[in-house]
Amino acid sequence: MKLITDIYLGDSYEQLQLLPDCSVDLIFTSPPYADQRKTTYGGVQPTVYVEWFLPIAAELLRVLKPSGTFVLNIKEKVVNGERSTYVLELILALRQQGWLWTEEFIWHKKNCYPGKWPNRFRDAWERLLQFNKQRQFSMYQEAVMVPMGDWATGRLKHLSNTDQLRDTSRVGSGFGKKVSNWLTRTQAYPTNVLHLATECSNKQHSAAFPEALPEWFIQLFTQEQDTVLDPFMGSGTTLIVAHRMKRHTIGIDIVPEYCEMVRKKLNETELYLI
Amino acid sequence: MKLITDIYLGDSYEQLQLLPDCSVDLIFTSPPYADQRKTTYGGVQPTVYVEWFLPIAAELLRVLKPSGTFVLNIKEKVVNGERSTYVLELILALRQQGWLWTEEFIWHKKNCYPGKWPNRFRDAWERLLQFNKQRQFSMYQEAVMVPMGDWATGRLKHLSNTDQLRDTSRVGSGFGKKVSNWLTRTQAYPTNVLHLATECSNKQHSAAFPEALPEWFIQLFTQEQDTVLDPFMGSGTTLIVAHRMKRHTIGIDIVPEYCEMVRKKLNETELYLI
DNA sequence: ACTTGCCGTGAATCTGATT
DNA sequence: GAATCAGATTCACGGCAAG
Repeated sequence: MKLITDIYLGDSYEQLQLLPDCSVDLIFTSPPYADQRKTTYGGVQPTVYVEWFLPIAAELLRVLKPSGTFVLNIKEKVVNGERSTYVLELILALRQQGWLWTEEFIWHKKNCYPGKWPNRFRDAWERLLQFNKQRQFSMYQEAVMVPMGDWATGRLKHLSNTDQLRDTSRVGSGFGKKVSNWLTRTQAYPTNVLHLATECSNKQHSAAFPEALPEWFIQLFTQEQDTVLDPFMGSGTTLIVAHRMKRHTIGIDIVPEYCEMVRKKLNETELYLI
Repeated sequence: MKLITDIYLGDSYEQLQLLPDCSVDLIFTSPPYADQRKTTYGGVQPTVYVEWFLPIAAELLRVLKPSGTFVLNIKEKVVNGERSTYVLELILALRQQGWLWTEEFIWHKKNCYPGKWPNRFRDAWERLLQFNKQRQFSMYQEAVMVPMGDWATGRLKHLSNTDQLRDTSRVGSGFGKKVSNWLTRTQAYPTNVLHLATECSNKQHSAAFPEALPEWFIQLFTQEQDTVLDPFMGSGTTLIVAHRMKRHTIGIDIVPEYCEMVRKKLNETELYLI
């Protein structure tokens, strides 16, 4: 089956209106952070950030399927020695708008930008805010399981007396319940902290995040043939990864060069896959 | 020189009023989270949490030196499938009160509580919110950079082979990046992400956080003979560590048993030092 | 002193039953 | 009914003891 890849050139709010209701399974995006990237996006001021974002979020709410998920990668910058509060205000405002603030994942940037400041350390993490329309949403946890820790090899191979006894003797939290479930277990569920390095390879167009970041969330929240939307496409990392993972993709960006570049990259991927 | 250790039994708000203005260099505390610790602290409801905390914060603002720092360890729990928003509201309210929200550190809990749920992963991080009275505050970065190998021996260094594997394999299909040298870099230049396990086993008294947590912030924000305050002392981890590090300490708790226990522990430390 | 292996337990969260 | 409770599910670190 052919994968659809739609790239819209233009303002996010306007272009989103072209999309039908309840048609997207996952929105994964990293919007321009306040007061950053002045040259390309005109630099949204922190003071008007929420006001600027809310109409867009309303459209996102409309196009997202009831079972879908919206993941927002964002981090407030330091202004005048203080962390800006626009992200906090945005979360509260989105809830007012009808979104459920389901979870906040932490992206730990393992090789964050080096440097030293007089009263501040290097910023090594970003927020990945998860919003949903409903308390029930699609989530494919098995797709992102990780190997168990080293401890498991020893402990599970040779279950001690206590581990087996706890099944009956201990009440409450513990390891002993349903020991049989564990014997064959080699993988564990991940946590809400993601350890990923930032990509520093492609200097041409610095992506906001490494491919592994959207990849993880696409694995978690979608299946093949689902639709992934990035309303602030930029260099198109989300789209390229999603397309490679056999998801339909929709991208929006106001910069013609980005749209053209992503189209070209997707074509290359297409050829590569064949 | 003799180190002063004051322990006040009683309500935080009331006891704080006994302290003079601008007399504390560092406030490091972990207040009862909303809806937690019901048996010992009565369980403050999320809806009234900000209201409850603000008068205490006003006193903290008064007793803190202009160059001092306030570090608040907190994390919102899940209510009805959503993260509570009272922490976000608290940050905004504290700024209204005059605090500067200088930084947000992340404590990555390496051994977080196990569990599996249909639409959520395990919660593996907590917030460490840094507030200040002024944009200029005391910070001794060298203290946590240089002697890091000393205080962190065996704590941060350990990273198993499987741990390295997990970070890359969790994203599957081969384009995960191999990064295994981040720990050594972390030790050379700290970031705002702290990797620590909770100390939960084989301890007489379970503390809310590991000793390494207050230790790191005490190193960073104070010098010997400075004064450290914990208005929600609990089992006294902050005080014991601070005292061991030759800081004057002030602790407040409403539970008589805790006050008595911490006094006893501090005496033991005293003897040990001699 | 250094490694190896055993094992206790934690600011969890959801579901369904019971006051 | 709303509010509370009990039950089930689930990892991984770090302290000890032993080699």
